[in-house]
Amino acid sequence: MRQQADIPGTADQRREQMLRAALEVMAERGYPETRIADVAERAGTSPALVIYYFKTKDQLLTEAIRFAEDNWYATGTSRLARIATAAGRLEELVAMSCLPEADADPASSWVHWLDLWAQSARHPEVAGVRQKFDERWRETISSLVLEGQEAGEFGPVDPADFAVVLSALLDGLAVQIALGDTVVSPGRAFELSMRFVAKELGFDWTPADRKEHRAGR
Amino acid sequence: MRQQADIPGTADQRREQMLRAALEVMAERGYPETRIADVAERAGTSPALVIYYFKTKDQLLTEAIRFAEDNWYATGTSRLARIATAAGRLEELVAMSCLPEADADPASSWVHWLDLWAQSARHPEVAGVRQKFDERWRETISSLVLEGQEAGEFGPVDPADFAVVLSALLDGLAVQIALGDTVVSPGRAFELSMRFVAKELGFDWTPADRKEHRAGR
DNA sequence: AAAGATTGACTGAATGTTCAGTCTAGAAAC
DNA sequence: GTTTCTAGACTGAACATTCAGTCAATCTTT
Repeated sequence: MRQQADIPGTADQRREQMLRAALEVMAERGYPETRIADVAERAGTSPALVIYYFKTKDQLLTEAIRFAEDNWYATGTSRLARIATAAGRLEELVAMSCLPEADADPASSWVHWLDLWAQSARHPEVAGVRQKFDERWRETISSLVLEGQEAGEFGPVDPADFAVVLSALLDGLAVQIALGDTVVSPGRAFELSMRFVAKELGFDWTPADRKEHRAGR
Repeated sequence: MRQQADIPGTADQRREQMLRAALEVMAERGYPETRIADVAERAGTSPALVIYYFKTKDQLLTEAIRFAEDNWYATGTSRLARIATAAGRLEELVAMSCLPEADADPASSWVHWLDLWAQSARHPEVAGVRQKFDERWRETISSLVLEGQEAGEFGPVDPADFAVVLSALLDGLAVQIALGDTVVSPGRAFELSMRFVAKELGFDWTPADRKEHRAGR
């Protein structure tokens, strides 16, 4: 019978399989402690094959991070696109970074941010990924604000300033959530963020019962 | 038995020297990449001696982190104590976490936070240090708010909520500053934070020229 | 259509390096 | 003269990367 990797084995599938495996291991062990052997085992192959696909360990890990960020952002924006009001989209955006998702995608785990930041401090390659990602994120926020202002939903604030502040706030809360801070639960983080957003942009918001439809994990 | 009590403290000096060396190396290479040999070299001794003082590498690094946090917090609060108004103290607190200090203390480098967080995700020992530190920090903020409210300087807000939000905001901005984000300079971070604080607590604040008195040295 | 040639995917067994921690013994302090 | 402090040499394990091929397909040539 077919052993582990029965998949046709086309190169792209293999790569992705390895990237996912790498993300899983990274979430567990942290970026610098991730061993090629772990990734190989998780992907059901040998260390040699991992190196065969990604010339070096660093390349594997950097690519994995980029892969994760792109995925997260892509599913995020596609979800936003389905929401009618700017306020609703903003709420979804806040939820995305505060409330745990049910989909088990390891790529969306908060601890990845912590590793991403720590690695960015030393590795220019990773730093580039992060910078681009942050710019994209702030850009998303500020254009959302702009849309809301044009639609008359939001009051006048500087969209760029608001984007910097909100993204920083969400990052800071994400740290607490990622580390399981006893005081800052996801729900509380979400509510505090939304209170801030509503106050700053001048629209009404009351804690709805959105908690339930995203439990899990 | 070892008593460092009757020794003038050469042992303690050695320890501290090593802790400082460890912090320097950690800032450069990151927590998990810090080698005992590096620390020894930086401290002008041998790897064996480092192990002699700190049984293991982990112990050395954990202790170094605690040392840094305690120092940072101590010098911070002592500086706060010299300021008369609650608003002024709050401003100093914000400055502490946004504006670069001239004192060359490597312990106060922002990248340490990034490492601290990343390590906390995996190592309970480090997580404990961080949790305690964060609680202390939020406690500092919320009691500062309370003082200001009692003095009539601040409007009514929930001090605990405010502390969570402000500390998260400052953390998030610290990430950008630590990583040298092109969009979020220390000055801008400070100004945005203070605008948030003033608006939230209801007092007037205009960007003074505080930049200058924390330059050289 | 069979025999060979070519290539991409893959592997197990080295190889070589890097390090945390140990050992031994000498120097200094008391 | 015993205890504390210090360093140089060493050990053993962990680990990234290399190497020398195997295997199974597609493509060529006849």
